[in-house]
Amino acid sequence: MAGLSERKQRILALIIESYISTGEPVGSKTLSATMGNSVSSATIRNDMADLVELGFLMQPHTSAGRIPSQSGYRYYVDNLMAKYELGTDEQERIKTWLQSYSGEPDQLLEKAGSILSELTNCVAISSSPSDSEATIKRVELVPLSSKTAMVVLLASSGILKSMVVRTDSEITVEVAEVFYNIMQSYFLGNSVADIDIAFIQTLVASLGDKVFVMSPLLCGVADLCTSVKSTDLHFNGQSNILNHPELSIDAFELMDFLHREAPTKALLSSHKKPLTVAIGEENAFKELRNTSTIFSKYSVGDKDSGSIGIIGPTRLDYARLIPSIKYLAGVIGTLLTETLE
Amino acid sequence: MAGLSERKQRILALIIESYISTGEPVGSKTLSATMGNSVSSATIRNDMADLVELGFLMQPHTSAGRIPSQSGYRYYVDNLMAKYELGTDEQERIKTWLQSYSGEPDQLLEKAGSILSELTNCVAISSSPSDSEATIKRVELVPLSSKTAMVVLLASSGILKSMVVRTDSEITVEVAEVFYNIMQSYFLGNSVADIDIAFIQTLVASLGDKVFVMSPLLCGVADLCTSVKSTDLHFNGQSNILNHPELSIDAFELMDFLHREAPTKALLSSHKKPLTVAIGEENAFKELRNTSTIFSKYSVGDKDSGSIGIIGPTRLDYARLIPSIKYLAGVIGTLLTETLE
DNA sequence: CGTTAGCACTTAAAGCATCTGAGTGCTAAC
DNA sequence: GTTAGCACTCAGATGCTTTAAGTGCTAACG
Repeated sequence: MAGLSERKQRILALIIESYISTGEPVGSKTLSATMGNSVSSATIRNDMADLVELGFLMQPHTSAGRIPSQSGYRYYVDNLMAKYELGTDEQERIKTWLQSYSGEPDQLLEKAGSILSELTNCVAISSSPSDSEATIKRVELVPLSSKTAMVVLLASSGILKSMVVRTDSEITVEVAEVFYNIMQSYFLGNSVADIDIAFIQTLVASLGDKVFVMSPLLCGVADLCTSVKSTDLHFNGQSNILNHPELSIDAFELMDFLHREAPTKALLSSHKKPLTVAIGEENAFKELRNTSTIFSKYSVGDKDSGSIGIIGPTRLDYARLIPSIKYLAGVIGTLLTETLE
Repeated sequence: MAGLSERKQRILALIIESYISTGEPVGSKTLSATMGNSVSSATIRNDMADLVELGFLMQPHTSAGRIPSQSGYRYYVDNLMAKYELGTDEQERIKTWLQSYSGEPDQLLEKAGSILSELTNCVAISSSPSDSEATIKRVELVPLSSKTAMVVLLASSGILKSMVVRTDSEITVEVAEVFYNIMQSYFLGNSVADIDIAFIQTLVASLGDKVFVMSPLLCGVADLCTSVKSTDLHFNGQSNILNHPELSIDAFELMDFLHREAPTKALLSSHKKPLTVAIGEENAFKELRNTSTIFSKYSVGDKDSGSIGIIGPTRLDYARLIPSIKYLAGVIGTLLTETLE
């Protein structure tokens, strides 16, 4: 990998940085000038030709300058790019923006996403905290009317979910008692992953005439367990897709892809490293072949919990954005952890 | 308004319908053919010229056919368009799609919006039920841990909201008792509109040393009252903006407008009639001047509660879409009312 | 009188040739 | 290994012509 001479590295970095900021192909003459004419344009042309040979640069056509290829970006991100540190002022700005957060994780992510999309001019996507290994910490039944009640579930991961349940017969004090007993014996302390419809069905079978009241309630609890495992997505700045000519060519395809949600969820939960940068074809989904994605996990407590990041053109200011996203994910993790008593 | 001869009306209707389905300007010769050559193209040309004079038609340029103007569409919607009735099969399809709804209004609207956007190829927008005249029917405090609790508020309109509240000191049984007493005396039965921060502050002042525990709890209740009054928006099929050339020209502006939410909320709640069709410039917001909007209110119980509808190009199949949206809003209202015991 | 045929006129869009300029690759000299 | 010099390439801009769709107007028709 280190087969590149000092000068070629410098040339590659300068081309990428110039192209990132202007979007225009870079020619040998211009480049020679920005390097203070320390090397002639002819020399640079030779080096450029080699870099094309190596696959780091491309030319849109013979008489245009060079633009980075996807592996060019990759080499840049891995080897050349300055490891930028966020200025303390920018850190402060992000922190204070997020500080005003009320306790609802979704609200925090919505805000973080909106900051991120404005900061990056890209589509920001985040997934709400989820934890399939969570156990059931607490279940409450809040009667609302004679035949409706709210079921509240608190998971060990701090995730709280609730829903309204309707039953066909009255929810008496006795019913509530039976409900709490069932919770105590079969639910509390168990993993949310173990509670599914099959489990509920075997359970319900032994309830005799209470079946019709209890069944909806227990199904409700099962639904909540499912939703603790699953992640919700937040999108921000979708209109930014149209800001980037590279993306707006098949903007429809891309937006459609994002809104299908299932693959997007997979995208957010699939990446293994704390921070993943996927450039162009490196993305698992073919709809993203023209994009770069940067996603960072955030942790609640000491467990990875969700992700936040961006989808943008391959022409991204990686050096600036990667630290920003990393920092943002850190703040989110801290804030969510604080809430978890 | 009836100044149009039978034939001119027919010509106008045919031009509009042809343009709606093909998007191409309509010429006199083609039109004469579709009318079975019962009138010659020259005659149609004369009538067309009159219709341009009257402002119902436009020509993109001299040598092109005619396209409907905004007032042409308006005349069509008001006078010419066949009052289409939804086929029972389509009605059934919509109903069964929505039937599988669990009891959460947001989920229902999300589903309805996705149906609508697919049905219309437009952006579907809906607002969740809200009622600023609602009164507080019930408030519950669900302790979660020593210092956190969930506050649940049920409004007379059937809207249920909840949130998690953190306090600095322990939420004891005694605290809960005080809380319920305060609810009983100052909150239950009152209008959600009356509960605001100022009210909470005067109330809190008289609480002595309980201030620090109660204040967050009461503020939570006030927040919930606010959220009962306010509406949430649901968007579906946003990528459809890019399906319509007329819209995609300033797609960015439009998407940006929609995501600003405040004006969009105003749009959804401002229309007075049960079903409103606004064509082009008829829209209150300048960002919508190139669009047509069709929105229908739905009622929960016997009160108008929220709206659902679409934003699309002015070239919309009004005859088909208006009944669909009307029907969909009806089903939503019915389903939501059923849930309200 | 309304309707129709005929024809000259208009115009956007497509096709085509030309020109321009940025940038290259190669060769030969340093 | 580096550089100057120069012929070459090609996208994009410019301007011209052609094409085809559709019009408006006039004069004739029933």
